[in-house]
Amino acid sequence: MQVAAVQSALVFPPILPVSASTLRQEMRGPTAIRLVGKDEEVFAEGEPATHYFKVMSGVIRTSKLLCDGRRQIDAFHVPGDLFGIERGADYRMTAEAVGEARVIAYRRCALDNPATAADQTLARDVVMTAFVNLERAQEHMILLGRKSALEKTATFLIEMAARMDGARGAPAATLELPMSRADIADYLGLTIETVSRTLTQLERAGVIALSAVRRNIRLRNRSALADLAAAG
Amino acid sequence: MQVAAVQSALVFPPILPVSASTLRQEMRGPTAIRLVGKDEEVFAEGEPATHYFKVMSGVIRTSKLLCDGRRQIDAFHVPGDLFGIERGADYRMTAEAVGEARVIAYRRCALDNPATAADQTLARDVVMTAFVNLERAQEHMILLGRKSALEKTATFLIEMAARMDGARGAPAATLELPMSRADIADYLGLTIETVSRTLTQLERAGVIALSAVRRNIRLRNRSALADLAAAG
DNA sequence: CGAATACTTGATAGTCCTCAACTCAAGTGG
DNA sequence: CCACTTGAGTTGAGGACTATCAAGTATTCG
Repeated sequence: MQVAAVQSALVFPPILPVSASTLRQEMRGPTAIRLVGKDEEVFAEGEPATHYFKVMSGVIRTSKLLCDGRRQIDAFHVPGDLFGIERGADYRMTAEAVGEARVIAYRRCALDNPATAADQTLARDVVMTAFVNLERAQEHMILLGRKSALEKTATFLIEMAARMDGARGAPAATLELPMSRADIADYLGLTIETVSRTLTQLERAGVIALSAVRRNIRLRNRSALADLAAAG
Repeated sequence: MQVAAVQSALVFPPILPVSASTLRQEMRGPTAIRLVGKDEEVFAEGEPATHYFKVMSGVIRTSKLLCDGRRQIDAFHVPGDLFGIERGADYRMTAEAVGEARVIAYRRCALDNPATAADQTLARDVVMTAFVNLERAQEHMILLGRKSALEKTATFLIEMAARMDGARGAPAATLELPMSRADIADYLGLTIETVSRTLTQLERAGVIALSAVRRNIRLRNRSALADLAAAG
């Protein structure tokens, strides 16, 4: 197994430039940039939902827990994504940084009262985010309910690759996953062992190549991967 | 096994009264009431999303299919619920009537352009529906990804009972399910055999009672059922 | 360089699916 | 009104897939 060529690798996710307008908002008062360490919480399930957030760099995972500790990861949020948007009084998910991350916090009143929102565009983004999240959740339900471990894993790789391509503009040779096998497992409704075995299986089939750096995965045959993903 | 007392049974779902204002909307032109027969489509995945709908009576299921026919039911919509709301050009789900149903159709422009919407309240309902659907989808993901067949089934019964109670105001003795075992299975990510076995198991445990009319289920011990549902 | 962590691999078990037969309820036609 | 048909639901046996438990290996970080 050869080490993936570093120069052709796409970093996942890209750093979002902090624009002048974003900075202006930050300084205006209602918003603030926050640094979040690896595995650190942005907010926890059940807490009062006072703010919502935008990812500036890094990746945020939102998840729910059952009382006995079983976890389901709802989504991974990459730079540009909003998260922590709630209809009710409290957060219904926990949000944590997958690695080091920067997020920008927005006071919630901006959502409740669009007329007084500092930025009308932001209010629109909030509604748009809800719709996009709903679409993703619906797509994820069929994965969780009806796909096999192989199909889940293939779908995951395709999905992550697509997000990387979208951020950079062109297909990349190597996928640099920001999250651990445990995160992947809890996202796909599997165990870490099954994720590991399935990736090995995909490597043996020549579809992917696992590098020495375990979170780097080279996609050797995207169309084969897409076939395995069990499309709608 | 005794037959459930009919007089104490709650019909699921209740008929929503057609209010004067609703009728006025209908006659105004942009909307129209439509009768949908059992298992008949309201719209299909991939069709242009020209309208969205409100359930007046009966139950509508929205679902997605994989290419090989595996199905995942996203949600059951009861009277008062909106469905068929899309961000993009096409429906991403198929909507069918579980039994006989009546739905009211709204032209989509009302959503795209809230300023020209006949009813501003409706535009707000549309956004609210998206948020509620997102919350339900997130709750459903942990069920699909992390719960056992027993926990899934118990959760389903509790959920359906809660919706019935909400519609009538008080807890009912008997749950009259409008959907088949196949629908339940495709909603929970199980097979019909597993659903059937699990219900039998719950009956043997004295938690529920299955009547001769198979879709009527009497809840004998709601707290036991809630315990089995594996709460957050 | 060593310890801790992340990941992989193996053996085994359990849950749920598949295939098949059977029961039951409801609807049909004589 | 009843036998027949049909579809829905139940039950059983066996098997496949994934989880669990347990090492073992590799990588990362101090």
